[in-house]
Amino acid sequence: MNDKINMEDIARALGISKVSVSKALNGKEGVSDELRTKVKETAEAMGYRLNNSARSLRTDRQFNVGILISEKFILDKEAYYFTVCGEMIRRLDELGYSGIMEIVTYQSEDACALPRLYNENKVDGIIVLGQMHGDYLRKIETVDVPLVFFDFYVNHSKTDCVVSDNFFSAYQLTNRLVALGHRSIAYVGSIRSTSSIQDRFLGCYKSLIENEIALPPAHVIEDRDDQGRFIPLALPDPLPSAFVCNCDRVAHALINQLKAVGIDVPGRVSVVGFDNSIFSTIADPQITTVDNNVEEMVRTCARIITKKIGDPERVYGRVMVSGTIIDRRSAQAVVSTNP
Amino acid sequence: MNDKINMEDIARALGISKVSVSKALNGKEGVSDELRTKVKETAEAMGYRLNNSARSLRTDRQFNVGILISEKFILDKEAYYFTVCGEMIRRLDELGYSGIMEIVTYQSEDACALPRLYNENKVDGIIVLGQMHGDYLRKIETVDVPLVFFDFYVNHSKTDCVVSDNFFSAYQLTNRLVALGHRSIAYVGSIRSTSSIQDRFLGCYKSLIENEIALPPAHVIEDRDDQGRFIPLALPDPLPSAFVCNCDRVAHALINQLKAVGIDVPGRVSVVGFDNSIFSTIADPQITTVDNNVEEMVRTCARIITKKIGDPERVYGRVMVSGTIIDRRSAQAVVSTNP
DNA sequence: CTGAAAGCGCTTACAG
DNA sequence: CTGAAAGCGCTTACAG
Repeated sequence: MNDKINMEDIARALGISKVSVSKALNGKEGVSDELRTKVKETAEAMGYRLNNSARSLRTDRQFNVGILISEKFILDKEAYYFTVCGEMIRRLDELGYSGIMEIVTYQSEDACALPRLYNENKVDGIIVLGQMHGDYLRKIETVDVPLVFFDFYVNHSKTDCVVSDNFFSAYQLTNRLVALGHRSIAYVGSIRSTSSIQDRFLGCYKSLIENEIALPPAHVIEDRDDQGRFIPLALPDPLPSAFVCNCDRVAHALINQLKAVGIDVPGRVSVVGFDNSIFSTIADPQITTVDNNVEEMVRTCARIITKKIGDPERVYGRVMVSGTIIDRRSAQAVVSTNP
Repeated sequence: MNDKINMEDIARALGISKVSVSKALNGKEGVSDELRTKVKETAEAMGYRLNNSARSLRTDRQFNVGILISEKFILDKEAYYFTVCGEMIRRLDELGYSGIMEIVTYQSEDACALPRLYNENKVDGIIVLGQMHGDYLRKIETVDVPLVFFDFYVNHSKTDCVVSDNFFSAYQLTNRLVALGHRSIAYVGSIRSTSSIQDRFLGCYKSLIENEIALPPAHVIEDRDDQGRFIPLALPDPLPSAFVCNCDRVAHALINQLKAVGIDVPGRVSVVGFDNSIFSTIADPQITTVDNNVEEMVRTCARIITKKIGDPERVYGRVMVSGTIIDRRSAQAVVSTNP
């Protein structure tokens, strides 16, 4: 636009130099309060807008953060990571950054192709939302801007990440069942499938060990195949009095499966889930679950990436955010076996 | 980074000028095929990445499109516009643009404050996702970059927009109910709240008029307050035999409200919704609804904004995308009133 | 087909 | 407290 005005225009209008304008507008030292105020007012009045490209070219800072989401997470219409991404962008905004999301297509992920926003130097840092192929992650770790993984971690990788404290949450959730009198507890989830499922299992197992509760093999129940597709659940016989499910979705499916064979939940069997997702509230009974405090995770992640942009040497490691147990009706005190 | 390489470096390595490098890399004329190939190979080998800021400063084009979402649409965890935004970003990417989403806070919307991505000249064009305050929209129409409204329009405004053909879809949906024998039909939605709600109402009303079905005032039911927050629904007495809801979410709430007072859906009352959202499938019974063909709307919108960036004089007006009725179990033939 | 020069709008040393 | 000068990495118009 030819009528776009720049710092030079403001300087001319005020009879000063553009250096002073720059300092005044950016809160830098070296300009009197009086002049600063006048510059700001004039800028406002003239409708001045910062040229971010010019600043970026000079400072090598874009004030943009890239957010990567694998296409595989968004097949689903109500993709969870879109919501997370929205939250993230809002938090980044509060810290003075714009968020630029990019979908990593299957093709790019397979080819380990770096995202456009990196190839075109549009961002000062990158957040990866959700686990991706190991090869792709190894490639993305070669970027020369700060990087944070969100909601997953990679063994042996030094990249900072923000994850929910699955282990501890599962431990507490299982303790809750024990406190309710349960002594026969099964875990539902394919423990080699993802780090979350595995960590939640281990937290559950810790509680069982501490409480001297046996865990027969039949009490670890597969819920999905190699491709991550859900499979029918093999219910142990005899039934345990409680199930710890690795996610609400499976807890919901389990409740329906139990109800279908006439088993009352929570009357005869208690079921708890994870994630506080929509499945926990559409189930009947509503499911006692763990809220992962995604908001807190997002806030933490936004803070970390911006700090790292300011000081790339900073290392945060694996940052854990605690979950909160949400008590609902699907878990109750164990019923006496002697009526 | 001090080891970041630029066009000059490539030029030096090849013993040519950076002008030729620029032309070769950008597919511009004035360089032999042979040299072009060599330049591209060298750039690749040296790990060259375009400095978008430098290009932008020179060309006044960022290859970024801003996407604005009002905070009021995202209170909800499963916010629909996040999904749309994700789709939009993917389409923009195919066209060579990055999408930068920005949440417009209540505060900014009230204050009619232009978004950061515009104030800092980060984008070549702006898409507004979903209706916002009239004052805010009037303000946003003053921007000096191409602008497209998505999923709503403003009366008397000349801004291009992409909308679903709400009027016609609602008309067809209501016709469907009439064909099922319904003669007492209510509409659920605050008709002054958004243009979608209003147009869906009018389409519904057109069908009622054509079929000589009366619409008493109690048959137009408010579902949200001035702030867009949902409110309890005032059910008419006597009940109509069918409800046309302005969205699945409200249809879902209505079904639950009806069930809570012992009214069978669809046995006694039919309910239809709009949007084919998750609420239409988690409801019991699943909801007959309209799929707005959001994917097509998004594709169209991405195409329009990028075309307009290339040629700001282009005018598209109100672009309508047709919806498709999805038949499910919540709407059935009216039951005989004489048992 | 190739390249020297100018300039986009800032910010950062530096000098006064 | 204030400003003149240099330069970030590109692209464009122009000259050869």
